[in-house]
Amino acid sequence: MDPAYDPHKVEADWYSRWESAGVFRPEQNPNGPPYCIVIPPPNVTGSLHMGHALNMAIQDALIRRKRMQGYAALWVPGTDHAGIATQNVVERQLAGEGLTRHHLGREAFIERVWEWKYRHGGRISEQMRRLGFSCDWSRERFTMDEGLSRAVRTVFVRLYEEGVIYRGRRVINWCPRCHTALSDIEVEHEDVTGELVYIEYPFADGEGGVEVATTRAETMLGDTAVAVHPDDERYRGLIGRHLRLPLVGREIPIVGDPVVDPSFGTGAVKVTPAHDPTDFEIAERAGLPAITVLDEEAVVTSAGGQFAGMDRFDARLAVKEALADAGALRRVEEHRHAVGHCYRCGTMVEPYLSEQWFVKVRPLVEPALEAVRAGRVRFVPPRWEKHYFHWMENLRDWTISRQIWWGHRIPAWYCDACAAVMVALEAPAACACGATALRQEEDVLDTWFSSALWPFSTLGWPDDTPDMQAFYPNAVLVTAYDIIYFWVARMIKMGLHFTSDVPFADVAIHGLIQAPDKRKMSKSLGNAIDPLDLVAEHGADALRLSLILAAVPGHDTVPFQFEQVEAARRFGNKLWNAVRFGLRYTAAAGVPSAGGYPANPSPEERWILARLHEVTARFDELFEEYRLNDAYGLLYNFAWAEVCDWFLELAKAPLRRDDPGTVARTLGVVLRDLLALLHPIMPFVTEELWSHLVGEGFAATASWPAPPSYEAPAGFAVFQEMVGEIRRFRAEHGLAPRHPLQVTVADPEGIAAPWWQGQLENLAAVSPEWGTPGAGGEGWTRLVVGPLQAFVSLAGAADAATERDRLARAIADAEDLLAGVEAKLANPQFVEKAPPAVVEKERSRAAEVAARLAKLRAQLSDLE
RNA sequence: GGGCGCUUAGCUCAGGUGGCGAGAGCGCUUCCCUUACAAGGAAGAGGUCGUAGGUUCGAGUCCUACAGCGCCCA
Repeated sequence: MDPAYDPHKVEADWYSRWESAGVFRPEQNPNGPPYCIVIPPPNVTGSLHMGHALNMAIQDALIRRKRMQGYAALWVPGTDHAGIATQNVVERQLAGEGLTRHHLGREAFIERVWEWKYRHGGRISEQMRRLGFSCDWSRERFTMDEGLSRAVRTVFVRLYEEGVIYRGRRVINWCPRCHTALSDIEVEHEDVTGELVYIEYPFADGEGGVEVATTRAETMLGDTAVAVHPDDERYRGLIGRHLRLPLVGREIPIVGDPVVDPSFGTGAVKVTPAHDPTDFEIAERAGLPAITVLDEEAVVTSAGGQFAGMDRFDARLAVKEALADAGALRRVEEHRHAVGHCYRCGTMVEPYLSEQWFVKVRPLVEPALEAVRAGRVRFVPPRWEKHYFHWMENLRDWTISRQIWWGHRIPAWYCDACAAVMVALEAPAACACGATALRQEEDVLDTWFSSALWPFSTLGWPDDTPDMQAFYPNAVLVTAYDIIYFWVARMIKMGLHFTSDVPFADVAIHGLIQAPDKRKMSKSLGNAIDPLDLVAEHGADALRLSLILAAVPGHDTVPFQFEQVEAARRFGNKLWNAVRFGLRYTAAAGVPSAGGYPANPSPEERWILARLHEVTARFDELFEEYRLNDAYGLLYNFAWAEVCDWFLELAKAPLRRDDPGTVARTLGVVLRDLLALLHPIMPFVTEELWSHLVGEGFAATASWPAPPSYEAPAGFAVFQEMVGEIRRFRAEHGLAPRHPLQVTVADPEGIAAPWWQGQLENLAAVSPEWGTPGAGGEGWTRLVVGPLQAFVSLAGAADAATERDRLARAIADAEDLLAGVEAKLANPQFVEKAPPAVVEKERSRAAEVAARLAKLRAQLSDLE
């Protein structure tokens, strides 16, 4: 083995070996209970970012551990077709050739997108392999696959037949750049400083008028009314009168409607039914017409008169100017408000009246709420349930049609002869009226419509496949909180509706990666870090471990620091060298792949074996609660601070002896179990080390460690403290670490055991005599370790003045501590009300500190 | 406007159900190239736990208010 850990060498070929051995397939454990995770499908246009790396590192840890525990563990990988994003990518490519999709026509364009998908769509899968994620690639899925498309059509047809899907003319969110409708959650709101424009609308019949306020002046061209609150004293008398719309000249009524907020602006609002969802509703109630004044490019239509042909922003300026000229512009105020932008391209969204397909959410919501309330779906951490409830309870119908080409084309056909609409799995041959000239709906479905089915469509639904039977419901969905609405909620709704079961039992929520500059990491902010760069520098294992350690469940952000990845790589090096050391002794001992714990371990071995048992048990508890950061933090510290810093050093003395006993075996099983426990998060290096240490099978398929319990030797902590005291004594006197010291240890309570002698020589470089040194304190000082005292000869070691300073500091520390503890014990309330165990602890601590203090004081006076 | 999260060592952060003599990584100081590892070891310095109240025998931990930062929704 190389003397240093090189992640590149280690990570070079394990993946293909695992894959070709079929390790990632659930068939690996054919008789194990099923455990399934489906990946939240990444966007096919995307490449792996830090968020994916974290999200998938969690999933891989869960899957690998379950696999080692004997489950038929299945992690289904795949991507979604990302309708708008992918179409945008290919359209940009076409634009480079001076073409638009319309030059190609629908069929050729879709051909082109598929071509793009075959050429570039596999990138993220390759990156996932590089990171070591153990998905079953034989079950990889894509939302546009034939099977998944059939699932989409099946769901659409059934919901249509149930009246849950309907077609309607509504004001929806429109992206003028992507030329498509968007659902409410695809609009990102951003606070901007805009302006509130006050306009005077004169009465059609006489003096005066009504002042209205708007942030979008250009929409006044499409006003068909002014609305006021029916109880508003200022305007109540005006309802029913008419106003003359400036610039346009149209006569419009004043109507009363309770949605109007009397405290906003002037309390009178202009009503533009074609360009505002609330206004559209007012118009429906009042029977007002809707006039479209902005087209799908957000350009003023001919209905806008003199402004026709102007872009919406130019029109805004021009309208204001014209209003000012006409004397109708009263004033302009600065105004902060939230403006919606397209989540795919950032363009300002325009409310737009159009014919769209919708999912009526009400019928789906109640069962989905109930499933969470009843605990059939459990959020971890639970506080996210509140978000889920809040969102679900305030849902508006979901706009599912998109005016793009790449996606699942809506399975609806129109008959030109009789205007019938047919919704079916396959194209109907003819209309009921006999006509055969049928047109399929041009629109496609929201990509998220297909990802809502992902937990079961990937397993073969609507067919009752063996995978459906075995792996549905899934065990858990792992996702960042920002996607609860996009995925989790819709998956639960669709899962319950179509499979009569929840799609997964747990929803494990993690945070979003925060860049070192403390902002959200994103490409557009320019602070994104490519995880593959980090892998190139420090290895996938280091990246994975560092992300897991940084991700605290329940926190919104996962703070990323380069130093963490470096530290994780150094941890890999530590493990590497621990195993390298162990191999010098354990190879002959032959560590089995499981079991093999020694029956008669030495005291030092019993200590580490006891710790191994405790740590493993605690690790499993934490892991089961999805507290992976705490679980792996525990292992990290155990491996470094206990196994390496203490046990490896303790092992050296016996290993040098002629009869080392079972220490090599203990070292072997401890290292082996450590490798197994760490494998789910550091698969490569642990697999490599396993091959050296165990030499048979894979760590990836090893059985999960269940080390037996041992009783640690009494007084081990006192021994450690003794070692520490002696080392500290040398450091404080400026002596070299192995500077010879003459030591006599008094052990009135008989805590020390025979094994101490050799280990004190080994770790503290002293060979103490046992007993009390000659009468008087002349030439000696002492270290107080619990009830033990180590008398150290000052001759040739330290000068009395330095030692007096050292003792004075130790005395001062002990005095402070004792004062605090005694103050507590002097309080009768404390003694009476605190749990007896706590009081007892304080009492023994007081006794211990007082005893130490007495000895230290005696020592100081001896020296004076 | 409503909701959520955060504020702990120089930096980045841990600290489930209150008992802490407050931890980690990085950085810093001193000593050590001791045949696993200098990507290391040993020893150490460094904190009135955002502010003000409250509950409690006891608050970093629970409650209230406030301040600052961030996010979500309207």
